[in-house]
Amino acid sequence: MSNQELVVLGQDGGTAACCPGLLTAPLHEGQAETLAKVFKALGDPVRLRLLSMIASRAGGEVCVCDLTPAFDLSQPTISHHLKLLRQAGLIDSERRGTWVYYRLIPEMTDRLAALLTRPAGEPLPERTAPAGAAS
Amino acid sequence: MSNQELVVLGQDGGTAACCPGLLTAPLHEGQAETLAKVFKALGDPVRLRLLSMIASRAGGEVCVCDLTPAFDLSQPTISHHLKLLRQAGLIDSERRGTWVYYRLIPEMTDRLAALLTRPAGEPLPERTAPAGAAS
DNA sequence: ATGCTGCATCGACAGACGTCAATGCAATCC
DNA sequence: GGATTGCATTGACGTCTGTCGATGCAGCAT
Repeated sequence: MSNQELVVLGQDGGTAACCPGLLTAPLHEGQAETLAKVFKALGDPVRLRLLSMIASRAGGEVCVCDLTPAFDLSQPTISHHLKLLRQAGLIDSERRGTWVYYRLIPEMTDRLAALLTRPAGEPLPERTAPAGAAS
Repeated sequence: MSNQELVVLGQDGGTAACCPGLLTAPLHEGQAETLAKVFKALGDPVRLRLLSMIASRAGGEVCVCDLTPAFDLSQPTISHHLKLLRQAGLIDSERRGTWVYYRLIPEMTDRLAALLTRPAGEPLPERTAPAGAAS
C-alpha cells in the first residue's frame, strides 16, 4: 500500500537540494520527467477534488466510503484516480478493518509549492539578444 | 496574442479570495475544472522544461529561436507546447520584428504556489484516531 | 462455511494528447 | 517584386487517459 515514488523527487528527479526549483534554472530531462508525473496527477478535476477533500479533512484521513459517493462516477473510477494520486506520491493509504483510509503526504505539496515559488529578490539583468541577432 | 484565461483563476474558478486554496477546503467542480487545466499544462516534461527555460532566463524573455533548438522535437511541436502554456495563463508572448519572445506570467505561478501551501498552524499533523480505531 | 460489503483490478472503448510533415503567414532582405 | 527566414496552423497518426461493467479479493457477520 505504501509507495516508493515519493523519494524520486527528493533524490535525482526533483529539486536535488531544496531550492533550485523550476523558475530559477532550466530543468533537465530527468527532473522534468519526474515532475511532470506529479503535475499530471494534479491535472484532472476529479483528482483535484479528491486531493482537496483528503487534505482538508479534519483528522487528516478520509475513508474511501466517504469519497466515492461524493462524485457522480463509478467506484472503480474513483479507485483509479486514488491510485494515480498515490503513485504520484501525493497521498497514502492504509487499510483498517473493512475500510481504507487515505491521507495527504504534505511533504509533496510542500515541495511543489517551493518549486513554484520564485526567489524574493528577482535579479533582472539586461536583455539578451537571441542567437544570430547581431547588434 | 494575449490570453483571457488568466482571469478565470482570479474570479470564479480559482481561489475565490486569496487563501482557501486546495488543502484547506474541498474544491468545487468549477474551481477544480479550471485549476486542472493549469496543472495539466504543467504535466508534460517538454512544457516544464520550456517553462523553466523561460522563467529562469535573465531578462525575463526568451526568443522562440532559442527554445526550439534546445529540444529534439520539431518546430511545430514546440510551438504547440508554447501555445498550451500560453492558454494556461502561465506565459505570454510578444512579437518584435522577426522574432517572438515568451515571458513568464509570475502571478500564475505565485497563485499555484499559494494554492499548494498549507497554512502555518495546520490542524492535521498527527493522527487523530478516527471512528473505530482502537489502540 | 456461507454470504455480504468495501475496495482494487481487469478488459474494453471513446476521446484526448503528443508528435510529425506540409502548409500558411508575417517580417525582413536582395 | 521575389526570395528567405521565423513562427503558427492544419491534418493525420499512434498512444495515452478517463470511464465503465464485470470480476476478484479481503474482512466482517451470521
